Amino acid sequence: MTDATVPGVPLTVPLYRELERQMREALARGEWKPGDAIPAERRLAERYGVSIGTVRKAIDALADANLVIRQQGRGTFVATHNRDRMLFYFFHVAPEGGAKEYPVVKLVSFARGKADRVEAERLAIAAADPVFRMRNLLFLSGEPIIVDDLAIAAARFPGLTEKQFRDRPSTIYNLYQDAFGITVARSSERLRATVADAEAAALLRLPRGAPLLVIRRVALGLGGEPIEWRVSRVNTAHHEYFVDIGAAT
Amino acid sequence: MTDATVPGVPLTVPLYRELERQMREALARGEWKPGDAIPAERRLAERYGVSIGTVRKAIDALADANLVIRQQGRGTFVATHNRDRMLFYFFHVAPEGGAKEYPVVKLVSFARGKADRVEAERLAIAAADPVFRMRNLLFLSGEPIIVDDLAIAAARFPGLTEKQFRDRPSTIYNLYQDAFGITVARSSERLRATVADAEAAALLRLPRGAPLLVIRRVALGLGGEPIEWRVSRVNTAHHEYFVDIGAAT
DNA sequence: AAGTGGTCTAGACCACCAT
DNA sequence: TGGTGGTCTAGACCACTTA
Repeated sequence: MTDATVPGVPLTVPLYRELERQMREALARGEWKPGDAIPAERRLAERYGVSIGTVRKAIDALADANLVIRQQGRGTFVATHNRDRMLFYFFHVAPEGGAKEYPVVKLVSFARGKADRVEAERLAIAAADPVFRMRNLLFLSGEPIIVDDLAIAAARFPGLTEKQFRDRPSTIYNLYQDAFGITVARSSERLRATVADAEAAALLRLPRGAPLLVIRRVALGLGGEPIEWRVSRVNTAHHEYFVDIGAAT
Repeated sequence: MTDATVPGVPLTVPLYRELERQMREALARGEWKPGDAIPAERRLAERYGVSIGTVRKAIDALADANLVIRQQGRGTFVATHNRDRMLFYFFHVAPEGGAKEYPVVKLVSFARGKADRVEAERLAIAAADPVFRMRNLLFLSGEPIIVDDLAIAAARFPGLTEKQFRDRPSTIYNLYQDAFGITVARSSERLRATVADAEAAALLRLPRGAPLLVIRRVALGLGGEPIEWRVSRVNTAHHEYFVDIGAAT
């Protein structure tokens, strides 16, 4: 590998980037918890011995990454996994030409097991490490549209019970956050087309062999560590997966 | 509809936003052309009678939207549709678990016709207005993986010929930009699963009825006006469509 | 050495929210 | 009224590129 230097890109780390890194760590450590206000910009400037402008650039980056939310006159708050946020950032299926809609989630199965090869790799754990596996059926406008199979490392979610999952008041990511202090910060998705197997066909009330959109997703935490591995199968007969590129203001 | 005010969100338009808007217009007008350097920050500050910090915030926004590219020590340049940019921003298919790769594009057909209902709606033109239609076959690692059907309004591309399309030295978007001064700034994509019809099956060397990923894309210009309507059908047997959400730094 | 963008500062003032 | 984030300024200095 050549150690090429990209023209116009410096090598030193600016102060505001270092400050951003420290604040990310404070978030990952749980020093500032979801819903909390972080210290005022003037106080942070004092604490770190930098100017307010530098603090603002660091917070700007955190706000761009949706880790904190600024509110003029009130403060800057650590982002929480509420429904709207989930719908906006992590749920990309909508009716053909229609508006987003929050899915009704029905738990189909819940089990503890040993990680297979793929799960272990995606969750960065050892093969045969304990995992929880859940299957959910998601309804849009009353119709079953999506089958979600998800796996999480049992070690990250000590004491998780089926009841917790079934009775959760808000989204699944909200449960991770409230009950286990785990925040999903980003995700990486891969999509393919496939055909319905017998199980999926039955759940989605489709003929076997009907085309399905498959979404494989790894959800990552504040430090980039994998939290959840999810395989979604979507009936796209009347729904679409949408993605906007380069959208702005 | 209630005219709800969102807490913590002011109503006035800041100077740097207004400046950003003016600069976007200058780009859309072609006052600064792709590849050109825009005036130095200090000069822009003088011209508009604002401070450098304000100019920088405006340019920051344009750089975030990938409309300009900053290079320390050299200047700030209007973005061009080169291969790398295209690959990075507008091409989202890669081999399973592998690295991105630039597709080899083969023109299958080129024709002039009248816009059907869908084309007219997507391109924001009247039904039966003249359009150019192209079909391309895209190869990855020597295999035909994607069939692209695209439509553009003939009025926007006066004098476009099949030869131009066939002999273009770089990407299709680069042709739009160089020969017609049209820049694609963003795109909106909708994905579904379907099965191969006879035509697609033959081109992709698949059995009829094989599952295909369908991508419907509208490419938008600097002013948000629709430029191109494209339907891509992808054989995802060994390839994937990828999307990262909330990725940073 | 001259010119460019990048960082960082110090502070004034504004807009908004809670009390 | 006091505290918060948002805007805007003016300037020093640094990092990088080009000639």
